[in-house]
Amino acid sequence: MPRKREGRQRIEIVRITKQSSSSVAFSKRRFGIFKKASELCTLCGVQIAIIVLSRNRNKVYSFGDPGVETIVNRFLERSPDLPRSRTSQFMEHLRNANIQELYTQLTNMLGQLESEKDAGEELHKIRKENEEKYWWDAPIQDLGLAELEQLKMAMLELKEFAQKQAEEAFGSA
Amino acid sequence: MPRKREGRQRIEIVRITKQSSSSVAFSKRRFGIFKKASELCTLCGVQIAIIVLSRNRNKVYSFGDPGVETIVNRFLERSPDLPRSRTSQFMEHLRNANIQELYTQLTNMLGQLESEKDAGEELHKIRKENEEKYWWDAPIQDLGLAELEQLKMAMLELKEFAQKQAEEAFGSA
DNA sequence: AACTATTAATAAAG
DNA sequence: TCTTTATTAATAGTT
Repeated sequence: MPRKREGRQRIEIVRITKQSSSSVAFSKRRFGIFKKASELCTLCGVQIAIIVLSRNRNKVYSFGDPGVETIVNRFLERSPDLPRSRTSQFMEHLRNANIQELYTQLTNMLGQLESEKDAGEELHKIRKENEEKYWWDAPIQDLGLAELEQLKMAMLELKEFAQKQAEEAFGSA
Repeated sequence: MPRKREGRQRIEIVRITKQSSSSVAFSKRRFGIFKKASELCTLCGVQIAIIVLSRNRNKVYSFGDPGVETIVNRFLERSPDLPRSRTSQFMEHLRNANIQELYTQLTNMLGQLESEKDAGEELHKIRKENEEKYWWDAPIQDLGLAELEQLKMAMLELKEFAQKQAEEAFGSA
């Protein structure tokens, strides 16, 4: 009795080199995962976001119930079930503090950033004596060089963030 | 010959009301999806991020190859094949600009934020005349009230971001 | 958590 | 890319 046609074969989980086979497997399995995800949402009342970047990172496929951005935003806020992290302590600090005071303080920090950088690495030693404080409460003099560098990078992030927020608020500026 | 035990049964895709059954199904299927995702990453060389929020939104389960945040960030930057968005123009501007100049400028903007807020909504009208410029290049006087508000919010984000970056760089500060 | 009968997913071919 | 098999893989119900 001749086997009619080949059916499913076992495959090893290694990169599929042949381009056409890889594309076919990608389509089928992507669909399969999205389907499983939607079933899980319905069965258990949970929320799922899935983001898939194609091999060349030039295509994005996504699934989200109720929507990718909603879930992603919650994710980025950190898991609330973790023991209160230093980050959430910090956020609480922000919420409680007088905002005016906070950014007057920050503006001062920023103003001093460049000159402090020249002082060099030795600033690091000072930090040891201030471990009781959170570093964001410490005066700029107590910050290490790397933290100052991070602050500088953060400046760049800031403008990006502000621009994105403004676009959302206004449509296109 | 008596059937030994019940095997798998067909189920309808509707909410599982019984709490214990729902939890079991959630565990099994969550694992199944993550496994499928990791297989797809290997087989096709793609990148996948999955975020699952429990029914009460109090737990977060995630899968990410190479890492959830990496992929999420790329997702939030919008698909790069779109016609160059204002955001990416802005990022390019940042890369090309003299950093010192940029944040001197930004520091000035921040210093003027409070007083400008008092000027009120009429600032919005001015923006129309400056549509040639990107708003981040416009002097602070040309920004609308809502943009100033966004900038203020961004100040808060800045400190969070800087703190997170510093934690990553130093372990725990 | 482990077992197994059964359904569901899918590799290969048309 | 869509459909059809033949088979492997996932999992519902039970212990």
